[in-house]
Amino acid sequence: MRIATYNVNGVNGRLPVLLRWLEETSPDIICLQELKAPDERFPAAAIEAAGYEAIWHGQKSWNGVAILSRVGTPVETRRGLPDDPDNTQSRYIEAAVNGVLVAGLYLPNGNPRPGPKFDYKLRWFESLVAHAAELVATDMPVVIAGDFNVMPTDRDVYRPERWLDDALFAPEVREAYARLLAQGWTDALRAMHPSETIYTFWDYLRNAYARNAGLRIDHLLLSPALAPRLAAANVDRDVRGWEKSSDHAPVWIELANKPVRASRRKGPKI
DNA sequence: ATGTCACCGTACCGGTGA
Repeated sequence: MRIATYNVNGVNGRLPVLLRWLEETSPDIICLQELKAPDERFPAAAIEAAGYEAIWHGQKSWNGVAILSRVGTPVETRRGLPDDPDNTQSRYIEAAVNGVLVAGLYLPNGNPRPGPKFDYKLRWFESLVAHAAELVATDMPVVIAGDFNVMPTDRDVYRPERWLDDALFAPEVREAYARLLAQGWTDALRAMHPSETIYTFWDYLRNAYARNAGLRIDHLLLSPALAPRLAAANVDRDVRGWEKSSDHAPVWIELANKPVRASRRKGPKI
């Protein structure tokens, strides 16, 4: 089973690209972020015609998250985090799909730092850490997927020294991500490619994609019950080069039906 | 600051967020 995450940067403006990618790669479950559309403008008919059932949590202009599935109806378990610091921003949706609990999120960007947006990012992250602790305690197979707006380590940034003061790479934010992983989550991309340079985002500015001036900010985290089934993980990098592309590329994991990997040892691996 | 892109309002561009 293939589970993907894709920050589409506008689900209606991106619809041709999204449908082409679905057609070419047929992921089973997809978490979408940055719909930038209210609920009534989610392109449900086109997505259904592509073979997917969907649930979505939209918002006018900004944010917005969705879960798509072609392997059974997503049964929604929650929208918004418990203790969400601002429930007008649509950033979290969660559903049981085909035996896996799937959480899709769009973590606040947080720039400029310092400032109220950065404070909101840290508060939102703490709500996520608290909820993730409850999820991991259930021993369920869980994947938390989405745009975390965090580069976890130096290896995940093309020029780390230039990003130290940015809200996507600030020490407090990386520390929150590390605390999340320390609960027992596996960063699937990094687990499958321990020392590779992997990016999931390239800015529209300054020819970033052609220069491979990228960031790894889209992540799929696997609960201990799910991590042994991780068989493959990668980025559909070429999609970023398509006409009218998002500034993010889709990221995906492949889960086997039975364990294929040793269980993860104690301690964060990022 | 630069640069690019998508959204909205009331709109044929400027403001905002990323």
